Amino acid sequence: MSKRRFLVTGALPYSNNRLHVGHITGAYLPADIFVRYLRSNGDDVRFICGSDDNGVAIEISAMKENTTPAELSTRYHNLQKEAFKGLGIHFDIYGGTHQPDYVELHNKLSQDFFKRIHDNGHFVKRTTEQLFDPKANKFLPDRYVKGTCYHKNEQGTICGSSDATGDQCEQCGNSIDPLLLVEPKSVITGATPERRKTTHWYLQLGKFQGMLADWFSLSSLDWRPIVTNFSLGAIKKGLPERAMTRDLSWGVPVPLDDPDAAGKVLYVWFDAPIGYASFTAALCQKSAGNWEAYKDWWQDPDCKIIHFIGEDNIVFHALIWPAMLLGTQYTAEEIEKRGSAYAAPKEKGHYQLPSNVVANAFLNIKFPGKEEEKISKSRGTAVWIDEYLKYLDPDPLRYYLTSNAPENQRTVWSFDDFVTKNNKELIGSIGNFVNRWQKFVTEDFGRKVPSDAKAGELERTLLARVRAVPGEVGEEIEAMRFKSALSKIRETFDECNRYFDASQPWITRKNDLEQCAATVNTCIQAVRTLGVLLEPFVPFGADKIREMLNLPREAWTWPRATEPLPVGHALGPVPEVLFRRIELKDFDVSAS
RNA sequence: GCUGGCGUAGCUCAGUUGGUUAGAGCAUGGGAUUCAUAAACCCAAGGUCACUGGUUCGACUCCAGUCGCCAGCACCA
Repeated sequence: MSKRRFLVTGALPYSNNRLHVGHITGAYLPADIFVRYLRSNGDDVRFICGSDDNGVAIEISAMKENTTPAELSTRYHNLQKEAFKGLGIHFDIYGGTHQPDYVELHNKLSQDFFKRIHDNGHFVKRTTEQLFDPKANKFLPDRYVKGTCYHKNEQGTICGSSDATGDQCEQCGNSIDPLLLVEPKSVITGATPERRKTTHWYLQLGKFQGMLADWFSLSSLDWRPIVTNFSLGAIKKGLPERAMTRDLSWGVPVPLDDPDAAGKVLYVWFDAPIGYASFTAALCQKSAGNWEAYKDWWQDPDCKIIHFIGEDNIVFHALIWPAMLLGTQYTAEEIEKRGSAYAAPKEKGHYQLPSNVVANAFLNIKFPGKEEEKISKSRGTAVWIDEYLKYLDPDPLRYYLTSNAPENQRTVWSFDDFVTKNNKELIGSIGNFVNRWQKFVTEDFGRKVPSDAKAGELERTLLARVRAVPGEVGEEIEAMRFKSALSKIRETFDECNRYFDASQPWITRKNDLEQCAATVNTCIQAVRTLGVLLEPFVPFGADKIREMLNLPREAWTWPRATEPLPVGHALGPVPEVLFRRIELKDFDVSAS
């Protein structure tokens, strides 16, 4: 089989906060599992991520912390990078849209994108009135205005809630036009905003919807329903135009000669996904001295591009980003002429659309004695990765977040459940099976793979079963069903434990050492296979298994997982425990 | 309000084109065992698959409606 090529991306984390378990289970862990599997399988893959450093929210966060956007974003960029590293999530490159080493290339690519889409006639320039904070010298996006709600209820009385923000009134539930708010105030400075005219460039998304719908019908059959339902629903409603520029100083400058473009930057969601490409370019520059080689990944019909994201990013990755990519290829007239027929570019020179956009739903959280609630940074209802890693190992978290992943619908993090899954499944089933025959192989067989001369029906049945699992698990992973993949592995460990109990080596060791040898041999063969399969999910524990089996890394691959270990092969030393027990009190649960 | 999603054992979740007695783990009760991080193994109990109606030889699975919960509703990311 020739090597397949994949470019896998993890959603760019916004660099104004630390990472919590919701981020990890939403995008990065499934992406890492997928990438580790592909690597193990021998495929050619690049794993791209980095921080999203632009946008108004970072500018305002910096203002509140009395620092600069550059300092703030770099600080969080580094914290996030450390958190990923601690969890064993290894990107080929971790860039940043405004980090010193990446910003130049990122700005260039983003501006090229914008110009091409502009020259292809997909923007409409439009002037509107927006609220402006004269003290902060800033236009105010929705959330940064508060005021009194102007909505009338059925009885004709005014809602009058003084807590309405520029996008929604919590009290009456209606959405708000910030220009109509009574007594508006800037959230940043408290100043009374004034109306000012401003000009922006609006991407005509509606023009792309036929082509996007066609693309969906061709490509999205095996995508997750939360992605396709959302996207097709939005297309059906009609895609509205969206401004792709902002009145800000922090970001990618708008690359037009137009005086109206002066002092404006690209909308953060315009340049963020381009970060995937610009970081790929940075990687190519680093590894081969040729940044333009990023096209070998992005414009190659044989390379599959796969985006892993949280559900809040679906609209950007499944609709706007593909529209942008199409906008670089076709002029507005060409799209008019082609109608809705989508065809992937067959040769290099044009961007390929993503092969899959893999989204997870949200992870809610339940603290002991409290109701289930959303993970919230501001309320402190989160489990932060850097905090977690101070006390506990990465594998239990990876295990729990995968086995309880919100693949199709929202799920709940519970501390009890985390502890139980670790102690009963990860340790009780998996760790236990790797551990429970160590005494025999050490005391009776000198830590060498013993003879399987007396292997019988039980042994053959078990190994046949075990050796079928890599194919099954691989299929599940390729279908993005990580939860199911992991549970297949765990079920196989359960079968191994049943086999061990049925074989009773602790008895045969006293009266039939040959039989005992066959049992231990079978256990070793099973662990040799299953250990490889564990690697994408719990890489730290899997590596301990590999060392215990005394196997080099090149033998630790998916295709070689079913290779038997020869009789007489010397094992490594007895491993320290693979996974440690966890008690609920190990957790500092007083998060709020 | 509009749009979409969800509602399966005490708990957390599966259920892949509608088809024989609806699954797993945990928790519970009983048994058996000792190699193992008091782990593993066997058995039992536990669900009118939110409710109502429809389509069908047959529906948890398709359709309609009702109730409940959640999300999005655009220049926030």
